[in-house]
Amino acid sequence: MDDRDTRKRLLEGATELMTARSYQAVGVQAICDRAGVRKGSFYHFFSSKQALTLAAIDALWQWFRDRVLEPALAADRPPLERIERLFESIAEVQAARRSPEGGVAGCPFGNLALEMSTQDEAIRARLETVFAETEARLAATLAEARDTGALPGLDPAAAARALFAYIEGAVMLAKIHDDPTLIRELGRTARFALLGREGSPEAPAA
Amino acid sequence: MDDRDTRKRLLEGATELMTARSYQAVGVQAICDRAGVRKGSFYHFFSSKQALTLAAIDALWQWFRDRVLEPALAADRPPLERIERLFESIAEVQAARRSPEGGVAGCPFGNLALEMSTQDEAIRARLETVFAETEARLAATLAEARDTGALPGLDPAAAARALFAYIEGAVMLAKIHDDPTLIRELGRTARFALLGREGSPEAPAA
DNA sequence: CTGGCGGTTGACCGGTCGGTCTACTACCCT
DNA sequence: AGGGTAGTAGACCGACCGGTCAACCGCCAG
Repeated sequence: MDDRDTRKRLLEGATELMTARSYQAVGVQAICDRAGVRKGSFYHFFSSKQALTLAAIDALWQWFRDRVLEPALAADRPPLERIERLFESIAEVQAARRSPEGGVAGCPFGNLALEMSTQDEAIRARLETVFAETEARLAATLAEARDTGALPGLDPAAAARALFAYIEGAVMLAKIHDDPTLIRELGRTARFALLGREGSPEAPAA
Repeated sequence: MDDRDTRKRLLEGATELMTARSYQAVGVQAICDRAGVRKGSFYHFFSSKQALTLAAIDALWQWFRDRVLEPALAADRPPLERIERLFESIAEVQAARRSPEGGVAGCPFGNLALEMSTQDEAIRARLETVFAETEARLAATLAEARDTGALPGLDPAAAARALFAYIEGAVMLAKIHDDPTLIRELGRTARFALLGREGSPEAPAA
């Protein structure tokens, strides 16, 4: 049927399932079914559900970094436009992943973080490093914005943390309102927020 | 032992347990144990775990509105200071609720939203109205800020949505880094973000 | 031809899940 | 005094949970 190796099928299926539902809502059996594999094989490759999850986090982070984060922040435009492009890319991913049942899935890392970080220290710690790396990447772009004069006097690390919080919040709102376009709209508002009054949303004519 | 009525004990215990762990990690049995009650009583008051959860959302929202949101946004200070005070209040609540095992619990509504909104439409819808009411309250304060000249030309609804996303993101970061003080720090950065360059974090002397 | 071994199978484990049911108690209304 | 009813108790349900295990298969190296 599907001749990617079993390990990869397990990893990808688990990622899809957990993103669409949640960690605890997806059983080992369901992951095996999706991969067309018996439970014994699961435990041949992974010592536990937690171990598979840690591996899935690593694989997904690699994908996100290489296929979403880096392309959006690529240096072919001014720094602040790259950040706006990142919101657009995330909105596209969320719109594409949207399923008839369940709607907008949200950020897999954020979902897992809120669900599991008080219950599973290993998962929490892994997600913390993913978040830190993302923040660092954002900080680099913001530093460039400062150095090219777009955001004079900015502390890139503090601003990156704030921007990252804002992005996760935006994806959360998209999930709860089941509307991926919110992310793009909030990206435009961020332009205002980060940049000061430029690009500020106009008050409706009244 | 505890002569508040059973229904209230069930509600409050469930809220505490679910906030500290997660919806799916807390069983009906655990909720009954915490309330010192047998399962039969649980199902006398609530038709299902979902029904109890909906009631708990309502009760918690009422508490949060009356004891955190309204006091923080009370009109005894200029609008923008009230918003900074809101970050501080939330940071305090998170610090107080922090438990040895598990650490910062995060926003109960946000936690539940990310965990359950693709799996339980009734819960999603209830949380959506809570989020909308919170946004509306923020919008009122931001409108006042605009009208008093602190944020001229602002669209309060759009800005409130952005601010709300930012707050939820800040609480998420506090949870994943297990550090409630992050919320206060991000509140100060928000001052910068919302207000333009004023209060902007200084670049470290270099 | 014969081991060894990566990979797979499917039955099986104790425990917990959300939820049901019947019986019983305690109190209020008449 | 009698009857209804709100509340409680506790045994019970089938389904599923994460995880284990012994047996087996086919391939490749010796």
